[in-house]
Amino acid sequence: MSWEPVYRLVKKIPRGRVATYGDLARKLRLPGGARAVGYAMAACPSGRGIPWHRVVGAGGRLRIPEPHGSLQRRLLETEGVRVEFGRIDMDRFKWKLKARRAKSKPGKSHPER
DNA sequence: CTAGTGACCCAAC
DNA sequence: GGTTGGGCCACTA
Repeated sequence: MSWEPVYRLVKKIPRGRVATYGDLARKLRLPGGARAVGYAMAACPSGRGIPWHRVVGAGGRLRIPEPHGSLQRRLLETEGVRVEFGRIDMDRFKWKLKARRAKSKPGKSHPER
């Protein structure tokens, strides 16, 4: 499976901003959800300019284990993202997407199977 | 096919 | 604030 769409979206994350796995998954409508994004990022190929460090967990929490965790934190701070106690101020650094909440869908003409 | 794991998310205790 | 458990799906053995 090609995670190209995921990488493409990640590459679109502006400097000094971060996005969450869940949001990216919703944006891309990935069947695997946040988990798929996590897997995609884990398999993230290097040398493609993919700012993987701008992808964080829900609530702006860093879910990446060592040693990449430290690297991610350093890179984020370098770009101007404040990382404190493994957390990020989503209020100021979250990348504002047009993602709509997958909430209720009234008048659905395609019910579950 | 089943079972285990994972850079996830969320509710509940 | 922390730990558990369920859900969700992709990938590997």
